[in-house]
Amino acid sequence: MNSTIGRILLVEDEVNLARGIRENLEAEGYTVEVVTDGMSALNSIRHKEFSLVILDVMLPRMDGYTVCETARREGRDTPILFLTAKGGGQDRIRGLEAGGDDYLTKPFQLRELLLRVAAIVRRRTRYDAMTALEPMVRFGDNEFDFRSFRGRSWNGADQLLTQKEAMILKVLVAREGEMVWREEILEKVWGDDVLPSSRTVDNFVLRLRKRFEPDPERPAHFHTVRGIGYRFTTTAESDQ
Amino acid sequence: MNSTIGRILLVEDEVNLARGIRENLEAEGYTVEVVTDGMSALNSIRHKEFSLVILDVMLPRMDGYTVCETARREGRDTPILFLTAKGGGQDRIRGLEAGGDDYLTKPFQLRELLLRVAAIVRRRTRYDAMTALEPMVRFGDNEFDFRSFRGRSWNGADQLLTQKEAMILKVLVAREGEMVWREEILEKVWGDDVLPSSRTVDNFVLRLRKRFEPDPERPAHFHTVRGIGYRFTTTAESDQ
DNA sequence: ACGCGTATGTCATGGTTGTGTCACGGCCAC
DNA sequence: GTGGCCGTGACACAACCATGACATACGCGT
Repeated sequence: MNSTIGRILLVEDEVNLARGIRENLEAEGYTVEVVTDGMSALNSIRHKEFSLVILDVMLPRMDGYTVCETARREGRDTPILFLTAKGGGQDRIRGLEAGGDDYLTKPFQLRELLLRVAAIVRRRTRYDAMTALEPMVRFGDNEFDFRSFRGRSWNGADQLLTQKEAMILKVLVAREGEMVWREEILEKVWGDDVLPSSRTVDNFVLRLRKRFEPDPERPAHFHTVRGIGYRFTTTAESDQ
Repeated sequence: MNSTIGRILLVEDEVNLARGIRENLEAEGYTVEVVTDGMSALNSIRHKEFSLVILDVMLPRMDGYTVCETARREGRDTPILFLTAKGGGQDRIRGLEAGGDDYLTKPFQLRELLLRVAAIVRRRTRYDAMTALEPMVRFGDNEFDFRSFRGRSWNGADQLLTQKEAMILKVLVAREGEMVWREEILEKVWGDDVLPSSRTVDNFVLRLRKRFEPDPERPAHFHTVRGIGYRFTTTAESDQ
C-alpha cells in the first residue's frame, strides 16, 4: 500500500503543525515537500509537478489566496486545498474565487484532512491517466476514443479496449514517435507499487497489434525497439 | 489552436471566478461571453445563439434554475451546464427537473470543467439536430422525460422512474457515449457527503436495464466498463 | 556467414478481482 | 400499519490479467 501515491506540496509556516501534517501524510504513502512562505510556494508550483498543494492562507511574504490566483492566472491547474483560519464564510468564498478546489478550516482533524487529500488525489490521478483534452487518436485506418475506450480498427471492427490496454495505448500515443522504455510503461500504468513482469507489457502490445495492425507480424505502428521497449507512430512505418 | 469552435455564454457573478473560467476557455479556442445575473442571461439566450451555457445557480435577479426552466419553456434547447454549490440533494434534483444537461459542483477543477465543455460542444456539433440534449431522451424504442420522471419502454409499458433512478439515468445520458466513473455517479447523485457503497450504483443500473433493455443480459444501451463504471449509448450497440 | 545468447512473439492457463443478481431490512410518507 | 424506495450483503459468474513455457527473431562476435 505504501510508496509514492502522490506528491504533495505543503505550505504552512507553523513548523509544528507542518511537521505533524507531513508525518501523517508520509505515513499514508505520500511524498511531501514543505515550504513556509508564499513566494516559495509559488516558485515550487511553477517549477515542479505536484498532485496537490495544501496551502495555508496566512503566510509570510504572500498570502495563500494570492498564490492561488497567480498560479491559476498562469494556467496551472494543480489542485489546491486551502487551510483557512476560522470558519468565517468570507474566507471560504475567497478561497473558491481564488480558484481553490477544497478548503478546511482550522482547527481540523487530521483524519479529515487525510480524507480530503485522498479524494482529491484519487480523482485527479484517474483523470490524468485516462483523459486528455485530446481524447481521440487516429493512426492508419484505426481510431480510438479514450473517453469511451472504444474505437474502430482498419477493417471496420469495433474495438472495445480494457482498462490496461487503453492505458498502455495512451502511454505510447502520448510519446508518439519516441521510444518508451518498458520500465516507464510499467511505472505509468501500474504505478510504483505493483510491478508485474515485463512480459506482461509484451502481452498487451501483442493484443494492441492484433487489434489494430493489419499485419501483426510486421507492425506499422507499434514498433519494437530491441533492448528498450516500444515505439508508436501515427503514420505507418515499416521496421526494416 | 482552433478559432471559434464554439460560442459559450458564461453566467457567473463572482468576477474573479468568471475571469478565470473565461481565460481558460478562451485559451482552448472558445468564444466566451460573460454576464453576471439571471435576467441578462435569459436575454442573451433568447436573442443569441450559443453552443453552450455555463450557468451558476446562485445569481442576482433570477436564479439559474428559473433561467433554465424559462428558456426550456420557450423552446430553447441550448445545452446548459449548471454550476451548483456543494450541497444537499435538493439542488441536484432541481437541476435535473429544470432541464439542465450536466452539472458540476463547486469547488471543481478547471480541468474538469474544460473536459465537460469539450464533450458537450463536440457532441452537439456532431449530432446536432438528431439528439439535442434535452429534458427528453430517446434510445432504442424507449423514451423518457426528465421533467415528469415518466417514460415508455420498448414494449409499450409505462415507466415511472424513482428519483434516484432518474438521476442516474440523467448522469449517464448527459455523457452519452462516454464512460462514467462510479465515483462520479456517486458524487453527482448522492453528493460529497453521503457515499453509499458502490454496489448501490450497480443495483440502479440493473433496474434501468430491466426497465429499458429488451435483453438485460446483453445490454444494448447501458454498457459496463469494467474497473471504471458504465457507459450509455443512444443507439443500440453490442458489447462483443 | 554462421552460430549462439538473449530479447521478444505468442499462446494457454489459473488466480483474482469486479460485476450481476437477488433477497432482505430499514426508513420515510401516507 | 403498509407500501414504496433505497442501501447492503452474499453468492455466483465472468472478465481480465499476470505468468510461464515454448517458439522465433535479432544482433553480436568470431
